[in-house]
Amino acid sequence: MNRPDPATDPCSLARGLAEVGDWWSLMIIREAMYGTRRFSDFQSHLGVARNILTDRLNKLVGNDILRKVDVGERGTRFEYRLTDKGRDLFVVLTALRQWADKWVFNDLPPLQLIDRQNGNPVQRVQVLDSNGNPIKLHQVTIAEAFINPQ
Amino acid sequence: MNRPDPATDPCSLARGLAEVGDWWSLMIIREAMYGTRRFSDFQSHLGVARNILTDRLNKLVGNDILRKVDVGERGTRFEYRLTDKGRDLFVVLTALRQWADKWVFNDLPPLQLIDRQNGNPVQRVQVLDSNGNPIKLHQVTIAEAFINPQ
DNA sequence: CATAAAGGTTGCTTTTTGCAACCATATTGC
DNA sequence: GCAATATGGTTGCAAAAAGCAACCTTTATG
Repeated sequence: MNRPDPATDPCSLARGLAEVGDWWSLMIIREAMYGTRRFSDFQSHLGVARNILTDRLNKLVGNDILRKVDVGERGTRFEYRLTDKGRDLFVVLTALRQWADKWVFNDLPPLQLIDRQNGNPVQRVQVLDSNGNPIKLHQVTIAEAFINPQ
Repeated sequence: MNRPDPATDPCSLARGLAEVGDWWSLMIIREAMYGTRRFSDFQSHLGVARNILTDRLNKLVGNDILRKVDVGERGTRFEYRLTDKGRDLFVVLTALRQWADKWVFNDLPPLQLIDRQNGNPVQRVQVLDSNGNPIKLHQVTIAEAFINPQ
């Protein structure tokens, strides 16, 4: 997690990756989305080394993806909770999950993401053009955004 | 990129991450989506160390995300091209790109993904429920998939 | 008052990166 | 036809990151 300087790279993807693009950060975010909030729970569920967990939690808090909340049981008990920014990664993780469902598990994943209300699986995430039609990689291009003067 | 054994973890997300969840792999895939195909072009565009590039390209080929094609200019000239599996990561990278557009660049990204046909930006990627309505993290749950006997 | 739990930190070892040099094959320039 | 250059690597070594176990501090708990 290194080359393009996160401070100067104009590519959003690179910037995004700089914040969440490593194994443990993403596993921590996944775990947080499952409801985990405590240091020791992240540690035992993920099996991550404690110093690495400390490091990643601090970075995620620093990037405003998690918030460290003192759940003051009269002192030092903390929770790490997703911020709106963190929760908004849901679509990213869902897209990756669905990709692996399809390509790694051949559409027969052991676990499935379902709507609590009716038990139905969610739809596959797609990229849509401005008319709402699915659009493919070769149909898009990357362009400098128009910057409004002032 | 280490803990949950990729061979046994039932979580698609973990399996997906095991294949593409590291900085260089993702940057290589991004670069491939921009049209880069040659070893030396990946190297110069990304600034990645050559041994690391070799390693990642081999892993991506091993995971069927890239295909190594001998573009036999009478010998040793190769191209690394996205497979369908690799191309299908478009939605994942787009979701992450849009996340960073919003949260890192505050909706004013320097670069934008646009539809070649009409120059319009693509829509924001969303998770939709079975009725086509946007669904949020707290509205879903993860469940063991029903496995059909036989 | 001793024991344990939560949330870390520290020191050390192992693994992974990054960097530069080197190498083989094939083409190009003269 | 021979030197120079490009492509696509490999190798060796140094630096950085990760993993592991032990330790520490503050609050509960028995």
